[in-house]
Amino acid sequence: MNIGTAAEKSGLPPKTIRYYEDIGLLRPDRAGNGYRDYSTADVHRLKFLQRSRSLGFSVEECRQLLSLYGDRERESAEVKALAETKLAEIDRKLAELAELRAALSHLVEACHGDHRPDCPIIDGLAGHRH
Amino acid sequence: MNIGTAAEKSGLPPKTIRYYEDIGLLRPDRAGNGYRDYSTADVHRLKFLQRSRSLGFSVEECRQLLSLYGDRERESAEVKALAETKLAEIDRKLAELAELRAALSHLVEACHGDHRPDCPIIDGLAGHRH
DNA sequence: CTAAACCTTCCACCTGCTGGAAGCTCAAGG
DNA sequence: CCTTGAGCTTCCAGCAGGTGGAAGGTTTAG
Repeated sequence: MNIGTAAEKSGLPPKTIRYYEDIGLLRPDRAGNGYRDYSTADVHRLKFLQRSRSLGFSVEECRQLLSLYGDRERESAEVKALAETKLAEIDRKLAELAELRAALSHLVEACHGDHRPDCPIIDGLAGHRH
Repeated sequence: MNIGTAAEKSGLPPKTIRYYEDIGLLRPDRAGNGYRDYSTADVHRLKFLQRSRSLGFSVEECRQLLSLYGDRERESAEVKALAETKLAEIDRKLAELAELRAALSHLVEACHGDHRPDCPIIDGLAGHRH
């Protein structure tokens, strides 16, 4: 499929997809006319990249995560250790996101109407326990 | 307090803190000697920035989120709508992060040992329902 | 056959930091 | 009091991760 279709399916703009190819995150085929030709596996990689980037993982971290699949040569233990490290990071992010949500939700409930006095809910956003 | 202390407490490097000041995200006092002087409220803002940036919110989004507090002039309804929009984004991120976690966890459990054949677990990472 | 909508490469620009130089300030030890 | 080192200041350059636009080839629909 062409880059436009891959963009739609992955949620990434074509520009970004070409950029990811430049920095070696994927290597789509080329059609006879010179157009890039994306497989469904390519689209999976792209969609994965879209998600993990939007969740705050760096490109290098994404490269590592992708390598969990592509690289058959790697030691299994090494792969597993990497995956577990990333799992811990994900758990930390989940907890932080949940706190952020709670604080914001509290704001929505408590600070309705016109009375928004000095209630320093920013403390909550900054991650304090109440 | 000085920038170094604020850096420790917020988890952001001094460089980044100065940068955030440059782009108008905070406005710490200055001590007599010209040093920046951070209040605990400043540190809360910084810590909030650290968290929300690391979770994939853009600087402009963070600016909006911070404005939920600082701007007393704003219409309460507008504030609430903004907060609710951000809540929905957070919920989406939470769901995506949970899926990412499940997929990676599955990888750790299932693809141990030496047999990592063509199992396209990448489908899971790419966000497919199983 | 022409126009719109694709695609290609290349280059410049933007965001969000980050490192380093040059210089001032402050706290501790001799 | 003086030095020494850590910490602060500003400024400027560079890197990461895209993003916009020009110039031109291709494909599809009328």
